[in-house]
Amino acid sequence: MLDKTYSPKDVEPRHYGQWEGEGAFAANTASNAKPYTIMMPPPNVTGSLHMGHALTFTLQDVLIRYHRMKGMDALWQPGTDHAGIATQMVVERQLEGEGKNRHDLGRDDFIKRVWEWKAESGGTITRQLRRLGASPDWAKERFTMDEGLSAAVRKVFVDLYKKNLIYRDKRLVNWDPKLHTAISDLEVESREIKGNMWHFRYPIEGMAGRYIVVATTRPETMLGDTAVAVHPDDDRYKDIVGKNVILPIVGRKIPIVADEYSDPEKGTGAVKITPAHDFNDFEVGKRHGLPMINIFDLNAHINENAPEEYQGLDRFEARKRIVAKFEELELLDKIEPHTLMVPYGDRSGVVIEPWLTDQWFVDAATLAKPAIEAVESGKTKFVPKNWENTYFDWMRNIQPWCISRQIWWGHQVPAWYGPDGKVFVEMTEEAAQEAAAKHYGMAVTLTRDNDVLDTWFSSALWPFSTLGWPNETPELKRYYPTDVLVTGFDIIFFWVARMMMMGLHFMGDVPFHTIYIHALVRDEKGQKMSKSKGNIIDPLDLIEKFGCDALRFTLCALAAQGRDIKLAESRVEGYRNFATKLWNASRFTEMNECKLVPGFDPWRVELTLNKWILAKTAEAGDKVAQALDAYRFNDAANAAYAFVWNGFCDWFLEFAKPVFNGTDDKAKAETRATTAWVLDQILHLLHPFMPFVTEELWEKLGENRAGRLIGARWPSHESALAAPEAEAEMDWVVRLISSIRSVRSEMNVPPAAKLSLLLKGASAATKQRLETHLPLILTLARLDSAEAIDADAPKGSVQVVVDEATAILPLAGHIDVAKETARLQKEIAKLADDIGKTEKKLSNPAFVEKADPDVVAEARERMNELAVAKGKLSEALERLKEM
RNA sequence: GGGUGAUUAGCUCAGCGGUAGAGCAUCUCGUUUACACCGAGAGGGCCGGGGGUUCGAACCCCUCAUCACCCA
Repeated sequence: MLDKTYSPKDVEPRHYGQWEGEGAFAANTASNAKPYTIMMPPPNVTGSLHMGHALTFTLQDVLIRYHRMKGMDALWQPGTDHAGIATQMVVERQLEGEGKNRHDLGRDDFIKRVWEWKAESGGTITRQLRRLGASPDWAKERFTMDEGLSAAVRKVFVDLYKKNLIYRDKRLVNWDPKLHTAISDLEVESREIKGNMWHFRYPIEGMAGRYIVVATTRPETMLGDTAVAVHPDDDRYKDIVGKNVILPIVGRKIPIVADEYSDPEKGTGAVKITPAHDFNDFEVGKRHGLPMINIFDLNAHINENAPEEYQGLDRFEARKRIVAKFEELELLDKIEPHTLMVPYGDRSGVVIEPWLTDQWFVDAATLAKPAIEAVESGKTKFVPKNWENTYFDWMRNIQPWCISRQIWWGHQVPAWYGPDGKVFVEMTEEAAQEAAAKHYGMAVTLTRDNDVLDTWFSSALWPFSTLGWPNETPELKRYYPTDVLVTGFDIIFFWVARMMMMGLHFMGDVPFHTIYIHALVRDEKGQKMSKSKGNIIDPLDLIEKFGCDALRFTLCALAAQGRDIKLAESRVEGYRNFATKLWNASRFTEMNECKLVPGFDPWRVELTLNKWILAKTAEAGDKVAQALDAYRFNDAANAAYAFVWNGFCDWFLEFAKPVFNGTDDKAKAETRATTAWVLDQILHLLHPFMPFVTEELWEKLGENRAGRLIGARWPSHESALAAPEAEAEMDWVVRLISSIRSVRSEMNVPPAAKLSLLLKGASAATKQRLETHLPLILTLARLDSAEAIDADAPKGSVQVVVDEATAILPLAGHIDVAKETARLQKEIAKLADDIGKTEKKLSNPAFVEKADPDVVAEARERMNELAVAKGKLSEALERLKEM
């Protein structure tokens, strides 16, 4: 016997342990089944489960469980990434606690410390994934710093280098002055800051008293100015283009150049050009062959290229001094408040400095071409489709990808330098030595490049490196390309685009056919969850409180395409109630001895009631499957919810009660068997969403089952169980009962009062239905009798129209004439309104002529039905007046 | 400044050419032995404004407004 209440806390860990122990999550490379593969976006090894994870991994798990149940060889490939900067920061903080820094340890010992940290604390996120019920093939778990994946990284680097798709260059990069490393454009976050626009007067050489006014948001960079630019068509400055200005403070002579970058509408129309410290100025500088003067060191302090009195100053201190100096020199024209976007490092939180350094770059533009084509041609599809635009926009304007980082934790660049600086890029040091020996004609000492690669460089290889590439493993052959990538839009650039590029280049095929982009989870007010706002909802708290199934079901039910998810705890509570409902319904079937009958054949069922619920079950299964096939998780969850709660519990089980309590043993047996079978189907349908409660019920309700629900087959009956006649019949019963209940409630008839029903004007078929389902109708409508009559309604009765018939409830004594009159008048008015609308439509010749004939016929039919109903209600009203 | 999306019941959202829907919340009733984490019933909407296309628009097109996000 099932316990009175369902307790997720006891059940969930037990089933998870059993599934994992039995290998229920494992793919089977040797099987004949069609493979179905999802690459899990590897969470950071430093990470812990947040709501975004909970959503993405729930959706992936639903897909994997569903396809596994469909008999496919499902591989959900798990793993974590080494999160270069984040992880290094964690370990450095640890060292800081010991009063040390990484330089005290040295590179090798520091790396050792990171591995130690990983062994101890790196498993948090994967443990939490288990708590969420995720079912990836844990035996295949990978880490981006694993030996195999590292070899893949080296091979990719070497291959791309040798094809000139990776190169070393001196360019402006986003420099993080706190972390002392370059970071990629994507790791820079623009924040709107209220600052100033400073207008400086630069004196023009040889034109005493004449100045050109330039506006800047960053006064300190003037120390590195190498030109002033004006628009070529700007008449104000035509006469001075080609002349020089004398850069104040510095005293350098710099030219006034004409360049379209300068916007005549903005500010004074003249801009200072600092090619070494601004991306736009860098381009201008290149066009005009300007010198690039770097004025910052790696801390963004002023360096030796600036006048001595400013050297060593922090950039913000330098700004103050420079502005003060301009004022002193009477060259400060004005200061205007100005709102601007300032780049911040997303890890360090400090202002990022465009800085000129030597870095490694990937020629992303070349690699992007096939990746763009693959989406254009539909080889890879985005769901929802509109994300393709985001992808195209970025890919078509893609910049060289800076992949080197000046940190220690990560894949060290496989490049070695000879004594003269000549670079040798090879898989191993030995190979580099060999190449160097060949080049120099003798053995030389090589120095390895200190930089490591961007973490995303290794994650870009994830779809094939995890499968064993560059080795030609059976897994690689079988599971690549994968089926679907499930991820948030925030990493389309970081990760999706780069996997597309690398996959196409190294595997010659797209890494996945479908990219499902889901929404962001926000709080109930629609705000992004963040630590600083303190509005974070911890998924583990919700699991603790309501059970994992409830959280999973909530996330699915809210995961509508193209819309963010606003999560309120009350929703989770509601779906916890749903799990409880399922549990209680199961208890009810158990108490009524509804046992699965071996060999039960749903096609042979005789009772209308049973035919009806079987047809509804098949319909619900199809709806759920179709919705999942279209990545419409909310539709799938809602279809299952509505069927189970409204269809099965509210109606079918209520209908079954009179049968179970009745005396017809044959009907009882068939209904019990049907009930058990339908509930079993329900457990299948809900399993991808609510794996725990369904597995528990499957175990408790079945006897001697082979296997477990996780490995059971997804039901597929399609139209085989369709029973339109049974559905029409039962739908009528539902309508009749609902009408009676409604009228009872409106007339304030006490629930305990049993009434007699008279059905006037019923067709032969309806009379038959009434007789067939009499016990149900009596019980659920709380009647003590019901019969068809031909005579008029007795005085003092309430009447309600159900299809062609009028249901009459003699209520003398109970009835409030005024109230009943009002009710009928309201009904009639509503019908009259509908009739008016339909009539108008039908009397329009253009409608009858041009509209689809089916639509016209439908309107006519509706018109008749409305008119009949109105007639009956008017009659009822007349009779009421006679009283 | 460019782009994308949103605007439908008090709230959160489905619906995306042919009779306006769900969940939650609200109100009324209920000790019917599965379930009060429940049951029955009810109320509640110029589908953001304005134009247009169409026999017909919440839905398609244009425009305006407001909000959100992404990219400069």
